[in-house]
Amino acid sequence: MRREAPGIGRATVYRTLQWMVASGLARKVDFGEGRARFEPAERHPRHFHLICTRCHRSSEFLSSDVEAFVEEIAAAHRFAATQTMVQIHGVCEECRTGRAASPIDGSVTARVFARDALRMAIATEKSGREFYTRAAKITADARGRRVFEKLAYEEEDHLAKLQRRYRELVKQDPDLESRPTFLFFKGAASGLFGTGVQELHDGIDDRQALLIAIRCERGSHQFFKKYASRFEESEGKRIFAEFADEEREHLDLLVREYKALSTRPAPRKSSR
Amino acid sequence: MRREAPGIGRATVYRTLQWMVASGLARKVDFGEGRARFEPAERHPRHFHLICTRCHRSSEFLSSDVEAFVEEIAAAHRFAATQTMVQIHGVCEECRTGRAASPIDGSVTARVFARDALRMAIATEKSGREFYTRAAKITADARGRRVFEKLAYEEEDHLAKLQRRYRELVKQDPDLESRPTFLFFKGAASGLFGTGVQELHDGIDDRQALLIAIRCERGSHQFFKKYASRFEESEGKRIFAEFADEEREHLDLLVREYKALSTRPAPRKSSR
DNA sequence: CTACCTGCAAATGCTTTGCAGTAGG
DNA sequence: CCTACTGCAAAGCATTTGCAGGTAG
Repeated sequence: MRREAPGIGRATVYRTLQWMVASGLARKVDFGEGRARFEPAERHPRHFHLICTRCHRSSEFLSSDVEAFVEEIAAAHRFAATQTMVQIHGVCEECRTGRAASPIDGSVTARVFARDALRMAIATEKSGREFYTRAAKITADARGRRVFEKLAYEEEDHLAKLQRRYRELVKQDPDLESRPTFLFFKGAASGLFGTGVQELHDGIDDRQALLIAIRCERGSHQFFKKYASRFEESEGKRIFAEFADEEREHLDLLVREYKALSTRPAPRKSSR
Repeated sequence: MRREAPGIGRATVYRTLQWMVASGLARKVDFGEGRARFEPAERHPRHFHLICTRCHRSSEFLSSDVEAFVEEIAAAHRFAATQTMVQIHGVCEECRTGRAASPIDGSVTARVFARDALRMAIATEKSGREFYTRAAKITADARGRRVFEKLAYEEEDHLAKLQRRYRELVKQDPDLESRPTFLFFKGAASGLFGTGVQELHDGIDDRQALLIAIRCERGSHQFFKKYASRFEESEGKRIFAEFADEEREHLDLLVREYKALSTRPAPRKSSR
């Protein structure tokens, strides 16, 4: 402000910042320097910081894994958490190597977010495909097999779509793929269908496979829905929301199928 | 200070605190209230806080999972991290329910820490036992089988010792088991031998099983050694250090065995 | 004309510093 | 007598508040 409008007084700046925080436009962050910093509150409500002690700039990241841990920890201490902050203090690459990283503005952040949302969706889709392919193989009942095959095909189809979308996104920004991860989701990716795939190992019956599939799809749907709800309107948010819807459709199909299986006179262990 | 020695001035207090931080006796923590707080720097160098916004008290916890994530994130951003802080702000159980939790002093913290170190060791020991039992079953070569059986037996033996030690610890403090977790290690517990157990599923040969065992024991040894190094002298630290040593012995045995296997004329796929 | 907003200056609260006095070896 | 430490008071710093003026509808 001092540079662009020297007439503006401190008090006005502080008052405006207070108002911006109160109205949700900005967020106050404290890096322990004895003064406050403010950042735009757009996008993700919970995010974490990497803070360079040399150049005093900070970059953000988001991690469903860390969030999950924080929830676990709060639950273990019977603590009603309202806000979580994670700060990693250190020296950034630029300050260490001297060479300037590619600049980051709002549009880049939006694209990086979309990229990571797509990566997350693709990873889930892949393990979903593996799950259904495997399930189709070990299913004895013909109707159940057809359902799993259909779902495996759909996952394959969605996967191709997502990958196309990913490629188009990368085309817009050649540096996109080399930019650091913004959204970490390792645990989520392996946790949704990953555990399901493992459970398929031991020869189980169709009904159990269906139940595992339902659990996986429900988990996946809820995860993406929850994540989608946390963001402001953006490409990334849309990716999450669309993906949540697709999982929802699969879930409905599976539930219908499970009901059908329950009413049908079950063919007892037809070919195990 | 005002209560216990009213003559002491602010400046002396601040100067002493500065000196304590500089000499490593205390640690400065900032909960974003516009002033600093100080805590004893004993025990763990990296720990995280649960901060009650109602009563302004804070409790600590430690999580190898969060630490691992932080390392991953820092690596992805090519960021040289020096310090990490995790703060969960919210309302503690006591403030929500009104009922006082059992009081916490230094000796309690030490016991809770020892309890969690033992839990961690026990969990690792259990999955180690599972690993070696399974490995012994699927090993074709007689000598290799004996090695795995011996190790399975040793894990069983250590496990019994650890459990005895755990029971003795609990005897000292009846509330001990109900106290909230201080040391979170979910990922570590399933990550060390857990992945090894999974890899044993698909029929593999003895040499591979041995290599997996070596990888697991080395990971486990390094993990406990690293953790042990982070703490001040305490029961918990001793548990970590002793456990690291045991894993080290197993590791040496496995490596010797692997070398022996490599020099012997390997019996080609004896009974697969 | 009436809200509301603005800048100035002063105040607040935590923390640090300058300086003179003091205790201990 | 010298060194190191202490308390007091004052200064610094980020932030907030009181107040008098100004501006837009």
